[in-house]
Amino acid sequence: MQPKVRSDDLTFTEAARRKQIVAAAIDTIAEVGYTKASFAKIAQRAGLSSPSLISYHFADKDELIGQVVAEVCAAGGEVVRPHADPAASSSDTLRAYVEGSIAFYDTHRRHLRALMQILNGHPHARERWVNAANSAELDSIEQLLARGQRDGEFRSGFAPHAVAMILRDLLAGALLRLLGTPDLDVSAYTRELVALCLHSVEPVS
Amino acid sequence: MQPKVRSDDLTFTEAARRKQIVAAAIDTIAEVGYTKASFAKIAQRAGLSSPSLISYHFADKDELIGQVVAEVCAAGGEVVRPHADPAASSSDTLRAYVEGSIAFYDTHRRHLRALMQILNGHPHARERWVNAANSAELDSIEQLLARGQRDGEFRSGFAPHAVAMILRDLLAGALLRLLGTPDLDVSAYTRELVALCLHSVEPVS
Amino acid sequence: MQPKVRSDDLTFTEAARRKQIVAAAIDTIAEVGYTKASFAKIAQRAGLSSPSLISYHFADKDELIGQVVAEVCAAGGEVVRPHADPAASSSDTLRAYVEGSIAFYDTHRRHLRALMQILNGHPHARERWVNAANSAELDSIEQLLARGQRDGEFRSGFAPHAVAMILRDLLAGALLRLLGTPDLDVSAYTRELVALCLHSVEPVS
Amino acid sequence: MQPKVRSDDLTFTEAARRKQIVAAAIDTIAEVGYTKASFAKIAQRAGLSSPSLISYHFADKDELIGQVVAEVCAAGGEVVRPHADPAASSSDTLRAYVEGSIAFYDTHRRHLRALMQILNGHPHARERWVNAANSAELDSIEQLLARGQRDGEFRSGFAPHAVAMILRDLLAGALLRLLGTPDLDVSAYTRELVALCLHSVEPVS
DNA sequence: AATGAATGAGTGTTCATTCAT
DNA sequence: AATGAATGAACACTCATTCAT
Repeated sequence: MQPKVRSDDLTFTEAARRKQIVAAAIDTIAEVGYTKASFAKIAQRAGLSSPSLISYHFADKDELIGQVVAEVCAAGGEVVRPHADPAASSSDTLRAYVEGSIAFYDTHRRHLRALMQILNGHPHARERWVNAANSAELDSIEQLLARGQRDGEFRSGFAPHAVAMILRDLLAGALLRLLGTPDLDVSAYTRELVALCLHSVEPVS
Repeated sequence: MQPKVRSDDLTFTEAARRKQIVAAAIDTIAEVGYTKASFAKIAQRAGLSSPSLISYHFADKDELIGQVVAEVCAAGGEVVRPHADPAASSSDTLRAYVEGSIAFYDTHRRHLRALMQILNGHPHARERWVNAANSAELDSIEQLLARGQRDGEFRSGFAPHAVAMILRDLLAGALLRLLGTPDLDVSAYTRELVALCLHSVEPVS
Repeated sequence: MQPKVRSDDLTFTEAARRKQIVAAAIDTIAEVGYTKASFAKIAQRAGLSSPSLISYHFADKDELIGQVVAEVCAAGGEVVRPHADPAASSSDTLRAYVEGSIAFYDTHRRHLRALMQILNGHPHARERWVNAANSAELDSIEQLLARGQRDGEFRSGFAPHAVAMILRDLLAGALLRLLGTPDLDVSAYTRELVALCLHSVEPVS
Repeated sequence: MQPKVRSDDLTFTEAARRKQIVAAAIDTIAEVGYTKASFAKIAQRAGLSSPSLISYHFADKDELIGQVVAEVCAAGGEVVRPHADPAASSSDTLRAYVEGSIAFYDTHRRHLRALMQILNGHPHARERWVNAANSAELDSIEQLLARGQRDGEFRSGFAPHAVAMILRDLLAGALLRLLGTPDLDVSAYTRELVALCLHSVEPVS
């Protein structure tokens, strides 16, 4: 509580310190999990002289974690979501979405591992920070599928909402795989994943 | 380290106590998460007089958690794995495997929530307790897929290993969905999921 | 939170430890004040090996403080309150009440110093622990004064409620004096105080 | 210890800043108590950019608190003390002293609440800052009482010193009452209080 | 004259574990 | 077989104060 009269504009050094701490927090959480990621460990990783320096820059642990989540979401913001380009075919949009997601997961494993740890360790993380984004993403997929059905590009025998969920869950499962299998052949995995997705929605013959 | 080092000669009461404690641990972990599931809370839920009773019956927390994982795996052991009945078609086997898995997840949410919490909270849970089982399951799927391809029942254009992983991950994602969506329409979800799986492997015709 | 399944019956040793800790808390609070009376200092004074032993025996600081207040109130319970003995004259009852209060303050300075520190340092102490007792005491005085007026023993020109408050406040002031003046001539003080009280309520003649 | 050691040559701005800080300290202490009145809270209330500004203007917390006490005492300096006007009767002087004190308490509750908090929270406040003033006040009362006795205006049966103390304590108790009872009927209370004081010292007739 | 950044001791509380009984 | 008592490290967080600028 010491500093901050809350001037919503941050000093240069302040901003830098916060970034540094958030980065160290991401690494620490990714490595030891949310609940074991104490200020002491984070401070040590950041090379700070004392854990209290974190308390100095963040109101409490929740604010720090919130920043971590924000950082991760910012990184994936534009990528992880089907881009509704009317010019592109639904198939291509779907393919781009799946490929983009996996690529993002692949290049941001540390971020996403931290995010998963937070989601599992923090009692209110989901409702507070990611539920909204998830719903939006789900809607985007559903609309994409519905469009594909309307255009006759996708088979009409499935319920867009249920399949959207399944596709989303498929990506969630893929993320788990990626995080748990450091030496995964990502391009092969992606290739088959895309093929599977497309096969599963395309007309039967 | 007062109690048994060997697990062979467990007293009857000893075995009963351990089961009781493991059950309480599952409930507690499912409810509050692995890291917040202290001996105190587990003992309270089990109606024990003191947390030290847990230390008395288990060498340390890791042994208890190991037993919890074992219990959960035992519950799902026979179910969660494609049953290679040579008489059945590959499609039907696959369908049975997927449906069986989801059904098991649905009826054992508490167990699986606990398991997920442990996998996410314990630094070495995966390598120590579940990697082997996962590999075995993965192999079963892969063999099923290969058989289907050999028999011409499945399209031949995919790599059995990669697709096996993806199917496995799809189920992992489904589990996450189930745990996070208490009021999910499970039968609709299952129906679409099975359809998607079959579509994705069947010949293009 | 560690122990206690809350069996409302205390072990012998448990009860002894709690008494010991409460006693050390009283001494510590009396000496350094409520807010500076940390578990560390209390534990040190009680000769405990660690502050956490206090947390082991009391749910939190509030429970400990509550016990301290209870102990002090128990000590003064019967004393500090006018005893409505119908056989005694109102004057004698009043005299006994005032003398008894002062005597109690005198012999329990440490307890009362601790109580005052708590009342001043704890945000909710008054409403939680002593308001009820205070009101009851005030009522007793008021009734005594009213009786004295009815019997013609006291002059009729005062409002019993207001004067009851003033008498109560007079004792509060006396307590402050006693606590602030270790070498006070208590018997002289008491003598004059009683005289003053009686003079102030007796008929003008 | 960067700033002034001497208090003679205070810059104009310096003096203004100190006043501002002292005022904020009074409000803060009155509201949250001495021990919880951190530099951070005081600085925030004063609209300062940083708690360190307080350290800059005051050697340490004690110096600030000393100034707070001085400010409060200055406010009540002339009021709270019987004014030995030889022309007035002792009764009237006494009445004026009591009425004036209560009136002052009533109109300066915030100041006096802060003062009480300090006296109760600071280990050496009394001896360091107020004992002298209290003794002086006590002497004044004692002399007034003695004069009244000499003049035959007061009954001769009491010890001026002891009764002076008691009157002083009565006012202390009244202050506590005032601070603890925001909606007290002050004029009724004062009326009875004055009556009680006069009755208690006047001749029995 | 002022300030943002930093510091390290201190706060109450939780924890898995030990040990004598 | 079981238990109440105890322990000390760890936790997030607050504090008055220092210091370079």
